[in-house]
Amino acid sequence: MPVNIRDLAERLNLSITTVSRALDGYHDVSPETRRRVIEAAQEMGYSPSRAARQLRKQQAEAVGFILPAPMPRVGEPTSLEFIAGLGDQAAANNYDLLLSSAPPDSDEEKLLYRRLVQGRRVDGIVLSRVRLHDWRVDYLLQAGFPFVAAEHGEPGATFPYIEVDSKAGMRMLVDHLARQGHRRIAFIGGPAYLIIQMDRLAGYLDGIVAAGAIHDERYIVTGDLSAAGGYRAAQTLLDLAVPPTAIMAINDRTAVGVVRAIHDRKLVPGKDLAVTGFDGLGDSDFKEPELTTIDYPVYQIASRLVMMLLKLIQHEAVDEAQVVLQPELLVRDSSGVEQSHG
Amino acid sequence: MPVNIRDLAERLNLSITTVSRALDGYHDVSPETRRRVIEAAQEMGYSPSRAARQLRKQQAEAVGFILPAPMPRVGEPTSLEFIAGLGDQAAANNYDLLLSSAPPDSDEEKLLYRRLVQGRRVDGIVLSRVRLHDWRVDYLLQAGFPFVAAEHGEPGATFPYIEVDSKAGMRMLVDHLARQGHRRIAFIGGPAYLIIQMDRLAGYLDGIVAAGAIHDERYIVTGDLSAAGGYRAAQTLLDLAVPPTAIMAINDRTAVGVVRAIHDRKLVPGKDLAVTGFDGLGDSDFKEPELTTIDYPVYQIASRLVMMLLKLIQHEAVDEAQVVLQPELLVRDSSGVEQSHG
DNA sequence: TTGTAGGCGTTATCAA
DNA sequence: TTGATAACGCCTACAA
Repeated sequence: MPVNIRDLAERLNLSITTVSRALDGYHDVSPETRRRVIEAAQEMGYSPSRAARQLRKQQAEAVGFILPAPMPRVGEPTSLEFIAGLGDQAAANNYDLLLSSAPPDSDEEKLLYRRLVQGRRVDGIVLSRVRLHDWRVDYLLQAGFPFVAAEHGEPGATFPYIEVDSKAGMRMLVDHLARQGHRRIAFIGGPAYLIIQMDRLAGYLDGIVAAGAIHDERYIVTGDLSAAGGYRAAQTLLDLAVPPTAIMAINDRTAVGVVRAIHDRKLVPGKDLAVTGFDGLGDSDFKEPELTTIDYPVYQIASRLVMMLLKLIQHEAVDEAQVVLQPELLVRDSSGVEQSHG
Repeated sequence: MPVNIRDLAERLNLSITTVSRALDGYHDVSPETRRRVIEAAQEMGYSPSRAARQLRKQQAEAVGFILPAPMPRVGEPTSLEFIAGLGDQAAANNYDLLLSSAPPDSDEEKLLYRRLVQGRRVDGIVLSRVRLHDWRVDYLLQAGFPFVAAEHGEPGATFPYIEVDSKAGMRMLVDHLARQGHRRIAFIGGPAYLIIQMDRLAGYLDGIVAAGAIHDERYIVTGDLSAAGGYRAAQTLLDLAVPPTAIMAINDRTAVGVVRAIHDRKLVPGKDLAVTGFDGLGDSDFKEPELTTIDYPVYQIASRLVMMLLKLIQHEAVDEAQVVLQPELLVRDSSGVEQSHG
């Protein structure tokens, strides 16, 4: 039913070949012909069939991203900004973005990745929430399939990525809290299998040592990157015989839960207890109180990741394949420093 | 490079036809042959080429969704839950989800939709944030292209959708506030071109009249569905000579901004001033204080929308094409009613 | 129950 | 500068 290249060619009394080349901007077609072709294409609403083009070119002209979503309705730890960044950059290059979601390490996840790769539905994949012993990394590397990630992998696994230095960021936050006089600083992390957990915990520990603050295993608890997880973890900390005076969360979502828990105890976050976040791929929005955190340019990173991926796909040289951005500390109300609002 | 159906057929000493039918579950193939084929397919990691299949079947086996994102980094008013719902349901049916983002009514948006439709990249489209005089609706209807929406259209435009009754929801909220003794109840809406703005404003006005509360044009202001917009709009309201005692927001994000504004005036939301939200396609997460709002089963709606769309695509009968869910009121701290936290 | 053959709409090679 | 032709990988009517 939709108009195809033959309809167009017949109407113009030209060969299919010529029409195809005129539209793809080849040089060996007369300006006049090109003009006519383009005009007619517009008029008839012609747009090449994706499938036919893909089949012929052996290229999907699409990239894939699978949301690592622990549960359908539970805090997916990826932000819309990230997705928008991927989508926009893909679209800008006339690529599609294919999206699914699956719980980390589930059979479903394996199925989805295999479908993308083996069905050649996409030419490349974007990974986020990289894990220790990440089967996705192994699989893609072994298959020689192009991919980029939002974090580095475990030592040994080398692949292209763009990230903000988690370890350094955490150290900056600890340092900031220590300067406020805090010595009992707790950390609420995420699942142990996450690279960001490894890094941020390491940064926390480094910071504690450097600041000469108290190192106590009881001050290190586990959440799940969600606000609900942060809420529960904060309860545990507040129930300690000697509770911390500052709570650092692995990400902003967790911190939101912490703030809630503090409120529920009739305490004031930022006054009775300092709270910090870390704005990984979680969303950044108005928080109450405003959260002291590390800035994370999610949209830009997503956008750059796609650019990188496209270069990889097109076998162009990628000048910088491992990008580590320096963290930027955002000091706000939640760490007890008075701020004025704009 | 990837294994195709011919490789598989050769290895098995079977014809391509037989292999194809064995995998597609046709009945006219012997159980033994089927077993061998499936086994070999698994072993060789065969998965049919998407493009070839699409071309042959004249079906993209994909659905599209374009995020209506006012700005890259500014409060995209659609939640991940919605996207996850679309993606999961699509994947469950072996369909892909194609995703992009574009500002409402922009040239970019037009380009993206046209690409999807004319390039036959998808078989159907999911619309959200339906607008008055929505060119997308006109375009898709006129093109006879299958689509479903997350809200009804303007009177006259009939197409399949699933929504929570906005008008009724707002009336419930107003009623709730009136019962708390509020008479000066304000409303912060969104862009006038949105159907949800029309509906929720109408529900607000109905509720005000029904409750005999004060109807004052100054109590009706405009935001942009984002927390930042809510913050600004709330400032305007709080600056009034006679400010309202309750502020209703068109969505939860806006309400978050309102809460912040109230805090910044050293007032306590839920005590000095009641606040309500409305959880449309915005995200639901821990808010502080917990927001009195209308529940919106975003994930389920997204999921059902895809099911509906697939039926449409496959020309199956859709039993209910216009689904209006009854709103559920969630009363929490922000409207001044004491709650106990679990 | 299995195989042969044609064609989906492009792009690319080669010849005119 | 333009045109005829083949091929991408799959599905399916039809034949065996």
